[in-house]
Amino acid sequence: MAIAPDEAATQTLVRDLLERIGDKWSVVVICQLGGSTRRFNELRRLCAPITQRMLSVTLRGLERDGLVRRTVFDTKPPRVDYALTARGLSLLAVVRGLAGWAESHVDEILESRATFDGD
Amino acid sequence: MAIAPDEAATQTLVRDLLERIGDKWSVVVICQLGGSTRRFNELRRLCAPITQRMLSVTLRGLERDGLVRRTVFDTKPPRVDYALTARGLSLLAVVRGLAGWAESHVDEILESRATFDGD
DNA sequence: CCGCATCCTCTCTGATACTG
DNA sequence: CAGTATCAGAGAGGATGCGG
Repeated sequence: MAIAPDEAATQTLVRDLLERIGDKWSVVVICQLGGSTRRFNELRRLCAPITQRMLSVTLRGLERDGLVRRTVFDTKPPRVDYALTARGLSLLAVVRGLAGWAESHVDEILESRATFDGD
Repeated sequence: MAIAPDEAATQTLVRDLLERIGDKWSVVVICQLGGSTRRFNELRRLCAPITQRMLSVTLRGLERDGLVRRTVFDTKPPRVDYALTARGLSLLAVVRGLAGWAESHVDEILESRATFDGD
């Protein structure tokens, strides 16, 4: 019978999470942030070819959800550091888990795609 | 082995996976398919309020990647069954893993969102 | 150096209507 | 029952220029 006691809740939770990290850049930023602290343009280079705008938007979203911490230094020229919070780090672990599955199955999936001809 | 042997590859793999399951309905369909075989309209009710079109599109995508198997019975009225493949089932396990993280952190994230006012 | 504002395009999604 | 075709709206994402 039921392996999953509450399928509906599972779906909703996962969909919420995917709306968080399912966008184009969140995962890339999280991975590049890793355990290190990075400055804005440094991160931008690491996440190339991300645009300035999308890095800004993505970081703000992650910060909003408490996954990234933003530290402003009131110097000249200005300096802003970004780092994963503890919560962000735990998400990074989840992302690495996803990578494991993807790595194991990417070849088969590409194979399926190539073979598929619409039935 | 290293915690992060190849960050760049990790990002790409995860992004590819998210482009597969990051759409609005794939996860819902996969969850509802679970271990069971379902017919089209049955699945449609379970995935409500999905539209006919989106269920069709989503299933076709999943089938294309070998995650769902489509079985046509040449009867009248027509009957088509859908079920997860072994690959699809392994993905379902991954999705349940995501749900675990989401469940643990959804409250804190909502809290962060409510508190966040642009720093 | 850091980042916002504007505009614009392109994809995803949903509504609706039609077919075997 | 199980789809496909067409159209239209919404929103993500990219280009560019300005400001602190």
